[in-house]
Amino acid sequence: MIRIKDIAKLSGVSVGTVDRVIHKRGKVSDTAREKVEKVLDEINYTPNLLAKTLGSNKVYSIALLVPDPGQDPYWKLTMTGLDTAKQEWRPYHMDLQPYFFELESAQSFQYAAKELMENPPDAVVCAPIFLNEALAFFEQLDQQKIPYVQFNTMIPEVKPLSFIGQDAYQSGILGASLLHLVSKNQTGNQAILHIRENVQHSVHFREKERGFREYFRKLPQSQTVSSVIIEGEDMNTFEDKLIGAIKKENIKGLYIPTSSGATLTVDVLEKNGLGHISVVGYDLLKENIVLLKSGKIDFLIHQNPSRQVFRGIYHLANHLLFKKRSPEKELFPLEVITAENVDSYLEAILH
Amino acid sequence: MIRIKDIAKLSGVSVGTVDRVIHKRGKVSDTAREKVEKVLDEINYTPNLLAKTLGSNKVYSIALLVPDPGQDPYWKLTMTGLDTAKQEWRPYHMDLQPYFFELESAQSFQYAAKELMENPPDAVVCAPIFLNEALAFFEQLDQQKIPYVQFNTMIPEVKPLSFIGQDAYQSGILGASLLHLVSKNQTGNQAILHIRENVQHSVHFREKERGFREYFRKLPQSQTVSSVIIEGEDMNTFEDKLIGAIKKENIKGLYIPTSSGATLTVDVLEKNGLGHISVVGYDLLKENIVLLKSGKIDFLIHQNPSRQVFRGIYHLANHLLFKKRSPEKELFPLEVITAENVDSYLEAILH
DNA sequence: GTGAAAGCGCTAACAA
DNA sequence: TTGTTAGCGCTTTCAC
Repeated sequence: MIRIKDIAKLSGVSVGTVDRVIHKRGKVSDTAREKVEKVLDEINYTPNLLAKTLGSNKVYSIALLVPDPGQDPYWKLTMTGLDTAKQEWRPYHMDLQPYFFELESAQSFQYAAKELMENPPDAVVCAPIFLNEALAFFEQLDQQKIPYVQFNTMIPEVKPLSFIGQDAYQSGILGASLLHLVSKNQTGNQAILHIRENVQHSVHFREKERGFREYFRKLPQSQTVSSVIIEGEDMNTFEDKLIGAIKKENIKGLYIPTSSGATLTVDVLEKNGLGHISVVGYDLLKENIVLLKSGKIDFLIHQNPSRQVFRGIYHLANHLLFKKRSPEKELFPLEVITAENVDSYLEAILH
Repeated sequence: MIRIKDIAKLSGVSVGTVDRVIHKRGKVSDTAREKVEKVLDEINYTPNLLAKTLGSNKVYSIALLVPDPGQDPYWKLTMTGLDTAKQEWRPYHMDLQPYFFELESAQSFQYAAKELMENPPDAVVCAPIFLNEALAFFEQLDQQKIPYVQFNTMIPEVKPLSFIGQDAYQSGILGASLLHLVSKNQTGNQAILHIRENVQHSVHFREKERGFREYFRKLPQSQTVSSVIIEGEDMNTFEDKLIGAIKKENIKGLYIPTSSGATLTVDVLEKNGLGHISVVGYDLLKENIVLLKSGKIDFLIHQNPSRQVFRGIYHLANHLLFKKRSPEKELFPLEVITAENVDSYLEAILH
């Protein structure tokens, strides 16, 4: 193993100078630089990262900006990722601090972002639910040269260190194919169900819908897809609207892109004797798991939110600590969950 | 952050003594020990792992004992895991060395194991394909107190630091359910296809079969499952046997638990105009991916061999370096791959 | 048994 | 612009 000391000796300068050349810091004469660079070219120097972090003796902080886990079961899952990351990075004295905002309030996003910036962290992991507010926040981070990772929702306007999430379009295609498969024997139409998505960043859901429709459009016997949109909060309205649409459009299969939508929907279906309608939902929420096991949901697609934050932290920590390069995008696999493999996912350590 | 130095000062001894107490090494007087332990009880000391590894300046070596990746596409996948692990652990000067044996020769396993032990590593990751030979090897490791992880195949007789793999029984159930789903519209029977499995550790395959049969037995209208066993090497015999069985038993769906079996099978099916038969296979082999995309295989179940070795190394490295405890078992999720999500798996970084 | 001190490879402050 | 040196927190050796 070659050390800085060795390079110094080989090039006839001191360790200080070698350090300066390697990290382009301070002033170095051209002659000295050339000597060092020559040696560097010939050998294959890899710095000892342990010594590096130990020597600089710094505590890094990474802040998380995510929806309040207490308000939504999907976002609650992200906390597992945070906890795991905390454990994993403890030896490096990495300080991980979450900041929460309300899922339905853009203002609370701003507020949380402001609080976060009161003592600026070294890096940020953020779920940019509110487009405009997120853009403003990211701009602020850019200005202060604070690196950040965006996850869950893809905002193409910014260039974070890394985006982490899934291909929403392809996710829609997958959902469509599963629904198609499972409802082959029934006659009727397919529908996509939008439940109170307006508040959340909609590109994500629009992409899912596009994929979903595309799949059925491309089928040998092209099918049309209905779209049921439920905006209000009122459960009665919800039921009326849903049942009305099902009857009117003769719907045999429902694709529900919001994690918590499936439970609401299945309740209504059961109540109205429409249990035969196929359902594809998202994510391993407790309620979804129960419904999957009892056959009331046919498939779930796993977005793995806990791993999304885990990997976000991973990339930032590697960036800060080890100057490692992160991929621009880390797209997660689109995981298909059935009654038969759901337990294997629950047992699995954050994977 | 509390340091050993602080503890020394608090308990009125030297850092050397504190070190001895913490690691139970060397001789310490009872009075000194008590003083240190008292302080240790009161504060919450977490050692700085960077300093620890840097200070001890040791290079750990982990050996891999796996089937020759050149001989089998499934095992080739494990090499990705090794490469990723190599990168990940480079800062810790972890030396990762693979040893290969032939998939069809128990003797070569012994030979490779012997070679491996010629300069004993600090830990071992092993795929115990050959039961007896593996047992002997593990015993040797136990004697020399070399920790090891077993992956892919579960041998219950030994207690490694960790077992990594999947629940084979449940995997069979999953395979059955997928086959059932996809062949619902056809009439006929289901079959499990054993291709030259005899050489590999068979518990694994037996468990898969048990799960597969169990699923169909438990169905409301219980179905029987045929079993086609092909032992020889000869492709002609293979074809005759397979086609014979399909015709005789009126088979509509085939479950093929060996990764490379699906390709052979689909070739024969196509050639004989039996493309309508449903197929569920295993793993993301190149050939399987092509067949999946073209609809000739309906589902693949992913065993994620690359991640299996990656995690094996992960546990051992943590054990050696940081004295972290590993789970006795790390069961991987049973991942369902379809034509629609296969690309998302290929793009995904080792996940 | 115990303490003092010299490393591990790097960073950063300081002196020249 | 350079070289020297004192850390970082721990391990390990050596003298007492």
